[in-house]
Amino acid sequence: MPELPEVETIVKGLKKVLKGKVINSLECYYPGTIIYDTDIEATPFPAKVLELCRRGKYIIITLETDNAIIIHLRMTGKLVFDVLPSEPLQYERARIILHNSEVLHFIDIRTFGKIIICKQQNEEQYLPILGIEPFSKNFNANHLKAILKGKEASIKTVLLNQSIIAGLGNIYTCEILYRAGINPLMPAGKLSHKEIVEIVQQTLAVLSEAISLGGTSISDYRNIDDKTGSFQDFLKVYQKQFCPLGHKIERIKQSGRSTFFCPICQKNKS
DNA sequence: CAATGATCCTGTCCGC
DNA sequence: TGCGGACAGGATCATT
Repeated sequence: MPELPEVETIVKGLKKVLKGKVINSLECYYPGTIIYDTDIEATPFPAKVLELCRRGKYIIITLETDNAIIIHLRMTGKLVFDVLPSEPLQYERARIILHNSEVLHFIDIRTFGKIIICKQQNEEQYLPILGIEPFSKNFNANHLKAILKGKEASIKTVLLNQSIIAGLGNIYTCEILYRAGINPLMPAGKLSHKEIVEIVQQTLAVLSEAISLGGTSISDYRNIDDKTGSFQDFLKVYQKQFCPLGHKIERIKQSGRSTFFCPICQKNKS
């Protein structure tokens, strides 16, 4: 479900309610949702929250105790901040309980999401290799050109690959390629300099707009106040019948995922 | 190596 | 109304 703008929105919200607060306990209601690092002490709580950040689609919560909590929401996970009810809610897989009966519900219909608690020094082993952050200063045309060089996979597949660029998912890759006017089937290594410049610019534009609108809520995504984002109102191709110019949108499969694109506006062919 | 497919789950939607 | 199949913001692992 959530891609970079949604995770970024969630982290912003979490900072307001978690930073400096004390976590009293974690509760797990679905086996496997919470993963404990083998180096974690028997009673890691209470522990004060030092800092929160996003890396790709991962949420990382740094605790004062040299431990960290890593959260990945996968497809349907959401975090909802509330005051403590006693019974688990529907689809609530885990819960982070704070000091003054405040609670963060981890709600996840499809149960793919995970909460990991580990030693900060072990963080790396719980995170996959993640590529460049779109908002880092290295994310520019020359650098991207070097990354894409020689790649025969389609540009859509490459943009989705978290080990190459961290944070893009199916919605935003479709939207970026539409705005850049690039056919998603185009081999990544064959793009011109101008096309790569366009991808960089449109990636930053789309992600920034989406963040400023609180993300995209197609079905499950909500921020920590359980409110929807509004970027779905500005999608141009994802799950659309027609592009803004009235052309028929085509839907194909790439790496097992649906790609939506306009064959007229995104003309450069493989 | 890179590229595909199955898999982890539950819910929704569409066609028959 | 009911049922089967396809599909869903993701990522991993096995296979080819």
